[in-house]
Amino acid sequence: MNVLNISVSNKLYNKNPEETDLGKRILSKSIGLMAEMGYEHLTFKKIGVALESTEASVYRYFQNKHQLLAYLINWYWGWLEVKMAQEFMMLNSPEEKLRRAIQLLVFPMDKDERIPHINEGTLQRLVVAEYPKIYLTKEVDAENEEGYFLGYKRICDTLGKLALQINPKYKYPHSLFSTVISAAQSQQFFTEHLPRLSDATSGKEDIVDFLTEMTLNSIQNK
Amino acid sequence: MNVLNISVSNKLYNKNPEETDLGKRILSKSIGLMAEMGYEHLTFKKIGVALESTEASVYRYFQNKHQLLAYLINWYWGWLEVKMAQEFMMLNSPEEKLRRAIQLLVFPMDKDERIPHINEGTLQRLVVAEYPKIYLTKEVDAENEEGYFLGYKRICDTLGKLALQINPKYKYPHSLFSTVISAAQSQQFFTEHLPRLSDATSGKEDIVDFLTEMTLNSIQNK
DNA sequence: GCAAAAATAATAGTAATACTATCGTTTTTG
DNA sequence: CAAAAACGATAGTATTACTATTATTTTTGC
Repeated sequence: MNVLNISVSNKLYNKNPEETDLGKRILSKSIGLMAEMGYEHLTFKKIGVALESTEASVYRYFQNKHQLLAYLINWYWGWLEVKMAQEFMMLNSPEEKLRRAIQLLVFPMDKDERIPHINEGTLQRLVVAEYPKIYLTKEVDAENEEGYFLGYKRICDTLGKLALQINPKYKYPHSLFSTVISAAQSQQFFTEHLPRLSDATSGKEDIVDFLTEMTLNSIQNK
Repeated sequence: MNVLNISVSNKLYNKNPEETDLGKRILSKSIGLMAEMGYEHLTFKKIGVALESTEASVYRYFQNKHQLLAYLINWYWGWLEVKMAQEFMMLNSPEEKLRRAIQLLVFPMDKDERIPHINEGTLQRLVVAEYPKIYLTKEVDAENEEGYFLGYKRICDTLGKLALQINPKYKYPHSLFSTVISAAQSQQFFTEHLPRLSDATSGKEDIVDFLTEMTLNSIQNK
């Protein structure tokens, strides 16, 4: 059993992968393979082979590749929420907390030794490259009811409440943070692959600075 | 021949669909089918059947479904660029132009009678639902060189230059408008499917207001 | 108005994918 | 230690994403 467990809705798996050794190996290997070859090119067959196990065994844990991706991304948001809560304890003003939250969204995180089967850095790269694929489908409404997007929503709510502490009259806290979180991912992707869509030259610091300015200027509204 | 032709890189098709009757019918039907059933569920077989033609005929125009989507999305950005240029002629200040640009991104557009084979409203819904899928792939760098993302980049550049007219010292014009354009799409999607991720209650006006505030506050920077 | 060229329709076929099902063996657990 | 659960091995199916071939229709240049 892990010292730290990130909870993910039980609609996101067939059989809880955190409960068995094979399950954890599936998570670990899936993150690596998906980050390396991309969601489209990954198959359960390949995961099975890489684990020296079988396709059928992977299907015992996840109904399909889409559910696996949704699991991993929800795990990431859950984990980020834990990190934010930890960090916020040390900080006193909502503005400091928002600044720190944006850094956590952009900078790669340190390895947490309590969770040896998850490589957080690789998982973060995976989220940057794949996260809109979990909601941009025709099944979004059904999956929303199953809790596929709870992690994302909870982080938006948390940050939105900090914004309201700074300016209780701010009208768009949810829109702002779904935009900021989304931009945190896409600016990382653009900096690497489509640089004409960003202005980040010195890397992640620029992204953090851009997002922080945009966030605080929006909330304070002149 | 059309009165108005939107130009799209010739790397985005096998055979130019604007040049033949079947080609235009493929565009028209693809937009409808993809908007209705979603990118993942669409196949060239289904397009062929819907046209009372064949799968092989569709392959003569597009190498695969991904290229077809990239074509349609580039067509959309090209067309939006034309619309913006038209509208900007009537407007005098960069701020007015930016306000109008944001409206064009969010509100459905009127049917242009010069282009009978494209349903702009349906195409816009398609872009909202599918656009990040053209760059979130492992082939992004190769496709970038083929000009798959030129339409998007050009709009970002144009709007970025308007921002610099308002404040020549603004540091992040490209990041800001890739974020705003992306948010214009995703806020529409969230309002409909994941309402906890937005604050839009009275519909598209709220989205426009949120984006306009965010944009102008960012550019003016206190 | 006709021959050549181009475009299309019809059909077949292949490799890969996304599963589902069955069954024997190993491991866990009460 | 018996029952249950998990796992590995294997097989099989429907669909997808193409490629190839050939016959027919349409277009075009002279």
